Amino acid sequence: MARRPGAFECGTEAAMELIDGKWKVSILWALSEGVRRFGALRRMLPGITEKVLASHLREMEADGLVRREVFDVVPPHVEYALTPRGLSLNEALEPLGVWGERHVLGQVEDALR
Amino acid sequence: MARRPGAFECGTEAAMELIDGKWKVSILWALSEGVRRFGALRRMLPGITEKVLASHLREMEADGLVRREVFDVVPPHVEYALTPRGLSLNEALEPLGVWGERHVLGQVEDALR
DNA sequence: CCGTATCCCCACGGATACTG
DNA sequence: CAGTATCCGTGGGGATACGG
Repeated sequence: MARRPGAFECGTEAAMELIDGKWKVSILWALSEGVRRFGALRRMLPGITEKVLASHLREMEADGLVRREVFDVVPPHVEYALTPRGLSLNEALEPLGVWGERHVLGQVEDALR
Repeated sequence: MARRPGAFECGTEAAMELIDGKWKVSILWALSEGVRRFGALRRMLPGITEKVLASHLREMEADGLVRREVFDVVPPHVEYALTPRGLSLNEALEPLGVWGERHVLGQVEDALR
């Protein structure tokens, strides 16, 4: 989706642009568990391609959500971690997650009223 | 965006599928102010086309977020309103909106740390 | 191990015109 | 007023191969 701003110049739209990318929320979740290396992330996200993982990480880094740390050794060693900003975004997403569990994953009786 | 489920079968991904569509959050907001007619929505969402508004509304209806009520008169009269489910989704989105206002719209000092 | 570099597909949304 | 009906362009993401 190219989620350019819709009608309202609201915070929700603005925030959603930062998680616009098929795997970004998953990456946020994966990193919320702690620092991870590229290969570890790839393994945590079955189905993602290296190209997409790399480009998503670059964008999230540019958006200040993720910090990338390179250790200059052989073989290469790179670590990814959430910034405070990324961590707080993940927390702001939690009510949505709760809603989804309750209203989508667990079928609730008032589903279609 | 085709936001099919990512790595985690989590509520966040599930919820985000329901607001996957460029204008859906805006529609949610517009309807959170009260019942609206098709033409009124179109006017509240400058830039949206009739085709997209109609298809988004139908998807949201199928997802149980919106209720459509037809009055059989001439000229046609159709009203759209949020269901309890749509209303609660909108509420679950609020923390994200607050985060966006604080961390994106209003530039915050710890933006890139 | 950690990525680029290409090529390609197709779903989504925009534009436009038309109708009960 | 409240929508269909078409056609079309775009770009994000998948597949694959290769490189430091």
